[in-house]
Amino acid sequence: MRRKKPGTGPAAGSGTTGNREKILETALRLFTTRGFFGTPTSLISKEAGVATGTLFFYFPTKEELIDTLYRRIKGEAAQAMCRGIGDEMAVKEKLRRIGFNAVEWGVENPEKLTFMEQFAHSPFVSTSAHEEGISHFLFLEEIVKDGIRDGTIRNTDPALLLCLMASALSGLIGQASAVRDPSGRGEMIREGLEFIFRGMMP
Amino acid sequence: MRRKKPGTGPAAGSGTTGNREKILETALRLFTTRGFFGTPTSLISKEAGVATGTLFFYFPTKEELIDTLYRRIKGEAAQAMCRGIGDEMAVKEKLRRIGFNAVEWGVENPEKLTFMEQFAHSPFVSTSAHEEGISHFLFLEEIVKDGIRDGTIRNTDPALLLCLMASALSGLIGQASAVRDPSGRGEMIREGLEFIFRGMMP
Amino acid sequence: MRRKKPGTGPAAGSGTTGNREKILETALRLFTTRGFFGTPTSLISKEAGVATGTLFFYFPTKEELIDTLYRRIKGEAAQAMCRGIGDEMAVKEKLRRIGFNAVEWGVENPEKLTFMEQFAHSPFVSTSAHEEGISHFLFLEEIVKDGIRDGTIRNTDPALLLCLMASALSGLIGQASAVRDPSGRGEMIREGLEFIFRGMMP
Amino acid sequence: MRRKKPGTGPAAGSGTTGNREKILETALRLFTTRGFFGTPTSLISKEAGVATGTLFFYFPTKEELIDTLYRRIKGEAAQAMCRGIGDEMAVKEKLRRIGFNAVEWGVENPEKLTFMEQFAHSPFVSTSAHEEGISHFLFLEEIVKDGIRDGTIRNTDPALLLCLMASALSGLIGQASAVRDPSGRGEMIREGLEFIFRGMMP
DNA sequence: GATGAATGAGGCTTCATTCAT
DNA sequence: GATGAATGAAGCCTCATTCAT
Repeated sequence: MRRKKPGTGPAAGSGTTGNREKILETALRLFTTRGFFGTPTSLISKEAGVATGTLFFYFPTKEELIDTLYRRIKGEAAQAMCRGIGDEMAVKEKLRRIGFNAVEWGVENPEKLTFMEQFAHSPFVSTSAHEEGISHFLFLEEIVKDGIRDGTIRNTDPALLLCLMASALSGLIGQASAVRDPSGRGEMIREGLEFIFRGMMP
Repeated sequence: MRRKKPGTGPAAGSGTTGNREKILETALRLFTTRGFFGTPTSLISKEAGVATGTLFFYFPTKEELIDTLYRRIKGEAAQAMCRGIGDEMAVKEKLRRIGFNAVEWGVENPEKLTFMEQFAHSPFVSTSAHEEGISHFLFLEEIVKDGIRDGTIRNTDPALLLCLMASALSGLIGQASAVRDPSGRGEMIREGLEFIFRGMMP
Repeated sequence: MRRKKPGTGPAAGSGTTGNREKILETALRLFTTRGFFGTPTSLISKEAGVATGTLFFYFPTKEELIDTLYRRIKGEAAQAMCRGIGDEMAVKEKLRRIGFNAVEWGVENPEKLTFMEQFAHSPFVSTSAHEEGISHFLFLEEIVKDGIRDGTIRNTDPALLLCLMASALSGLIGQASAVRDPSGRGEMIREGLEFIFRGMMP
Repeated sequence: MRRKKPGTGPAAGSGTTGNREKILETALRLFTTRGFFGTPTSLISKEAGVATGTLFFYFPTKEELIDTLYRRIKGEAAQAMCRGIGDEMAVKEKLRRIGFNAVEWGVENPEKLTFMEQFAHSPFVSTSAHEEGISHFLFLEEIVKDGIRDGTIRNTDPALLLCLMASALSGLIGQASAVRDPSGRGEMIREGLEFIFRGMMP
């Protein structure tokens, strides 16, 4: 019934742009500010500067889009936390480093952090993506267990300890992000980590 | 002569006015499981066993409904935390009591807790409701300040301390809820609170 | 995010109209002229004079709409074919009557006939609707078997006979409908039925 | 320096130009199974193993593609029906031969038959293609007229006779195709043609 | 107070078609 | 000739809200 017309072809000046990336960046920003259902795909494509169809060319579903984002960010976060960790380091040292890494990454990537927290238990993210995400953080449990074995950490359920540490870190990042003055922020981070380590030690 | 018969009047056995409450209960359950955009008002009214129009009679807007829920639950939570607190008690004692109260309430009201956490920063809840919610917890800051003054608590930014405590409590509740055995759960709660108090003490 | 507005309520002068019926009528007309995919639900509702949402209030799916139509028309057709048939009649008489009934109904309900033919093997109509439709015509097989038993009909696979009869009738209706002059049409019908009965007799 | 590499040129082992044919074959299969609107051009090109653009190189429009298919198949069918017909043959003999040819072709080319029936009255096929298709079958009318003149065929409207014959043949093919056993099928075909010829004779 | 049919903007997704490479 | 990313109108369906009864 329709009679010719659609498909204007590649946008006039579209050059060699990374449309896929533009979409992911835009989606991250919008999802964190407005939530999953709060951000229409049409808004994402508009703000990314592409046509509606383009979004669905790269991500067949809105869910697929958020999934990709989730996997990517979770992996990035895990990698950031490991920075500078060596096998030879003492447990205490490792934890301190991880704590700093976590806070630093969180403060510098507030959108990504919010995204992770917001969709950590979300049904919009596929189970497989969730599992993949969790797997990246399994190494933490090993460290805690090592700590308990060598007496650096109070003998307690490692899962509980990890969970308390994670929640406290998340709270700390939130507070620290609100402080714009670098030295003040540094001080706050030190205090926050102190809180956490005292809680874990014997 | 008329063919249709809309408005059959009050449902036969509808009591006198459980409707408002039924709607609130149902909304709580659905909002926590499916999110704000994920739960149509039509679903709420259906599951509550009332007509679509009835919901809008009590709550002119979906936002108004969630607002009411938020205010009510936040107030309830604050009240629960204060249970058994007396002016004469020592700061340490107060905090211990508050901690227990919080965990107990959270474990026993998982839906309400989830709701609070989920909509704590949500744009669907009005600013005024958020402010009202916060006001209920201001008394905590006073207690922490008292503790710092009398040396019970390490001298640190009270806001940070409060935030760390809150996040850790939230994490603890999550873990504790997963334990079905009462004595195991009790042990876990004790350990979790220990973590928090060690973190705060000098 | 949206802030009030939708739902103008029942259309000002909508009286007590049978919207459901209007939708079904319109859908029949459009489906036969333009096919299933060729008729947007938006067109149906527009031509029926209702809002898009109204259509989906009565028929949750486009498929459900066509299904309802199919069941209804198939039943109507079956009933029309039986008109005036009595148990005491001879097979020959029954068949003649059925033939006339079929052609008459087909000529007078061209849209419904087209619809039936068009969607007889269509995947858009549910299997259950197809089965229901077939069940209405099972009585024909009995008549043919009776005819074979008593020698009125040539001893041949009844299914084949039925199928040939049905196809020929369908062709006949098509030709007859094109003739506007009643007596010419009558003559044609008589000839067409003659064709069919000669083919079946021993 | 460029990042993307669209248009990799002819696929490595793509022969010289089976593409046009591959597209036609695939389109036939898909159109008959899924209908016109039910088969996206993207699916056709994918299943044919060519790029989306390639399809539009050969057929500027989806309509043009179906048109080509229609003309080709209709011509093929007409040719098949004439096989073995000679001017010297008697009308009766000609008709018998045509009947056999038709059934044989239909049974052996179910997809093409379905296609023809499905799009015989379809608006997606251009009027000119329809006219061309009809013209191929005009010779049939002559044969029937000859038969009426020489008394082989009952004196009846030739158009009606043709139409009845065509519909019955179509029904017969459907039934016969369902029979897998060759001798059983042969028997059925004989009976079906018998039905048709009895109907036509004086 | 209660009902539920009616509304229509808006959401997600599909798809014929184009064109730079 | 061939490729496939890009386009955007259009399709199906959802849902907050209204109002006559």
